[in-house]
Amino acid sequence: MSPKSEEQFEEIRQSKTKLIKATALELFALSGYENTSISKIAKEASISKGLLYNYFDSKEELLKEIIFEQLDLMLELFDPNKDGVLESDELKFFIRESFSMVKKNPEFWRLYFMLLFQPNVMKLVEKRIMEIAEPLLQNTTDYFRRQGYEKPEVWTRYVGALLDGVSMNYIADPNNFPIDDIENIVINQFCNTSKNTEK
Amino acid sequence: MSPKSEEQFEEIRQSKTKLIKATALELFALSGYENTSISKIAKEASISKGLLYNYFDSKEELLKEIIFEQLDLMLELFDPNKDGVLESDELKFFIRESFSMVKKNPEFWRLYFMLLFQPNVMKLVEKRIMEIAEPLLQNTTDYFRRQGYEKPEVWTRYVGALLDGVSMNYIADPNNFPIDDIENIVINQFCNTSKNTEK
Amino acid sequence: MSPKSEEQFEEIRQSKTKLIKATALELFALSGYENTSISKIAKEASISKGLLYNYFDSKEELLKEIIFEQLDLMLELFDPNKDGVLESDELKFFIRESFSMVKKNPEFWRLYFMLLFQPNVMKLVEKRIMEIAEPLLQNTTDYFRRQGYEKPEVWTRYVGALLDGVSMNYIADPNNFPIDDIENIVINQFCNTSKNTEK
Amino acid sequence: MSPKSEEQFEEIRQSKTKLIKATALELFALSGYENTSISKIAKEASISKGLLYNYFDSKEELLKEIIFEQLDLMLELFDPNKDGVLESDELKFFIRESFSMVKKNPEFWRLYFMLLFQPNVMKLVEKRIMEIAEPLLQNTTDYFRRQGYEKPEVWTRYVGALLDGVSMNYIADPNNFPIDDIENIVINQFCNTSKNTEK
DNA sequence: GATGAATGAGCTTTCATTCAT
DNA sequence: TATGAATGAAAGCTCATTCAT
Repeated sequence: MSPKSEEQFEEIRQSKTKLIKATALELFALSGYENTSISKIAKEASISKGLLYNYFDSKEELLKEIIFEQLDLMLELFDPNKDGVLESDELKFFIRESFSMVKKNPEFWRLYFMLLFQPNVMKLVEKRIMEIAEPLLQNTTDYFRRQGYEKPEVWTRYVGALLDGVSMNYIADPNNFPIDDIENIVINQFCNTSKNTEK
Repeated sequence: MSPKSEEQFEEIRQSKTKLIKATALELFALSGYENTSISKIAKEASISKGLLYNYFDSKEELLKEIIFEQLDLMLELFDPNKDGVLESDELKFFIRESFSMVKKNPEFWRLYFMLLFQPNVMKLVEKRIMEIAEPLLQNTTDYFRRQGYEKPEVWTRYVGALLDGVSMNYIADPNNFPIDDIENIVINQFCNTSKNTEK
Repeated sequence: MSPKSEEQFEEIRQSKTKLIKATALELFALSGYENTSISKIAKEASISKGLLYNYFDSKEELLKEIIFEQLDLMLELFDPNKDGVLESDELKFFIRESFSMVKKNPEFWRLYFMLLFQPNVMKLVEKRIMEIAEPLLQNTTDYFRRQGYEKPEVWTRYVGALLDGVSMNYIADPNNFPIDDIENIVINQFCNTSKNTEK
Repeated sequence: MSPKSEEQFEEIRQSKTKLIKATALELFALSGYENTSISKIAKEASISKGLLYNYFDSKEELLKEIIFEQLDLMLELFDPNKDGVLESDELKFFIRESFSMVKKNPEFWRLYFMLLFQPNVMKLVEKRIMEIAEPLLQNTTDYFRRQGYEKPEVWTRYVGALLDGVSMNYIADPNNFPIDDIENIVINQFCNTSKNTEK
């Protein structure tokens, strides 16, 4: 009965949604959430402001969808250790994956770190992040305990902070920061059961 | 009514300037630069908007002065290694000082990290930061070279990233993050000439 | 797919038009004309916005058609006194009909009163209303004159105002307003040739 | 210390507030609340939109203040029957005052009636209105009971509806509606203890 | 030095309407 | 007939900044 099929509409909707999210992420990452106006996003995406509001209820909702989409990808990625026991190979995998994510999608992570320090905004996504991070942190602590570390929970936070700091520095200066070298150092330091400390 | 002496005016000027900067820092750190209006700062400091503009040319100028003031304090602090050769004791001092600064003034560092990811804003202060960091980075690299590390410049960035990450995590969660334990680990790891690797 | 006959189309047209008008009336009465969007009407009627515009040229046109339809029904209803002489039974009939209309279709009358006070909107329908009301008013004045009232035209406006006020109050509070009691009082007061004044 | 005295500021504030409220009332009454934009009010009052928001938190707040101000005046006016017993002279006074109010400030009452039918808006002021009306209604019912009316509470609502209807018709057509004649009829009908029914 | 009334550009959001299919 | 993606003007509102006093 309808001359444009439901699939056609769905395709249009998907491609526009994707376009808007990509454009918004780019601009948010470039100038910050507050400094990026809806007008700018619409103009950059070559659509009208009104259309953007056909797809997203508000600017904040747009931000949330961008973040949740990425977090959900992470959730899938980090899920596999079903048994709850983290082996050194798995830790290595997670570390490599973390670096890989940042290298593949630095724009998102720039946005992520920007928001990390804006308390009001972060409240929105905090819960989802904890769902991802909590079990991983627990397993990592168990790993360090099994490896004979004293204060294993401190080492878990140490590694977390280290990964955050490396990501941050890579994002701030992707061309010069020696992320691959550092990745190897970290792997060697924490996932090497023979425990030679590299210098 | 009573004529004020030049010193009295100067005193007023200084105390008001200080008040405004302190209030602004607090609010910027709490809600972010964009979400903090001049009106709110003025109200919180119990002065008029007009007066604020007597002391600071613009909102951006106010931000810059807050940041530059803190950076200048850092510059003083990190200056002393005049000879340009960093000993392990000095590195230990710098690391301890870095942690100390964050613990003493988390509000500033929250603001700092917030801005770190807003390229346009950061351009404003980048130069000054480099003036501080550059020689220190150079000396640290030399230190690692002398200690026999391969790729000493990588290790310099590693330490920088580690300190950034630790600061970040402390700011995000000051009550639970075990910053003192981690401080000792870092010191032990990099400033201990006997080179026992702590676990 | 299957070709529809002209009658089928006509049937569809009529039922859709009716559906749209009924839905719009309900929403206009509930939230006001300005606060009811075309989107909401379309959604509530389970049709597309585009279809609505196939049937009505504009939102204003839709409003006008809703009002004119009802006014035309009134016109039919109040027409019968062809001879132009209003007897007390006929006045009684008109009064009872007036109350009946309000009780049967309070939504329409809520909308009607809402619009009554918006001059620009009312201009649109004023003429048609006058076509209905004018002869009735004239006849009522004659009726009062024959009944021996001084200033009969004043009493005509008095009765008009009374009916308006009663309708208004009923619409505002249909559950508590004693419309039937008041109806009897009014009838008794003006259509009773024996002139006992009820208390 | 401040070169413009507090009184000067206060005077400015008062006169601007008054100007804005008067302008807004005029436009609201002319075109309706929804059809009157803040821009239009500001332009008509020859001020900037921003200034309007210095004095009123929102468009809705502006509306409320206009209404509450008038309602408070009414509250004062209708308060005096402290003993709670309504004499026929007092009822006469109230009726005359009601008509007087409408004649003096038809714009406000046009706005009032407009809003009366917009449920969402009316919620805002309903409570305050009831505070005014409730005791008066109660006393009027007692009055009718003492006068020997059957169903006195019905007559109270009858009178209320009559006054509403008269006001409404006067507002809709102030030049032709014979409000003074009708006023006398109403007074004669309800406040005349000798009970001659005027025709 | 100090005040706060005043401005106006720009923000997010809504919505009647159009149009390709 | 029927769809809903798309538009753009205009709405309510915010806020850095100015200025007369």
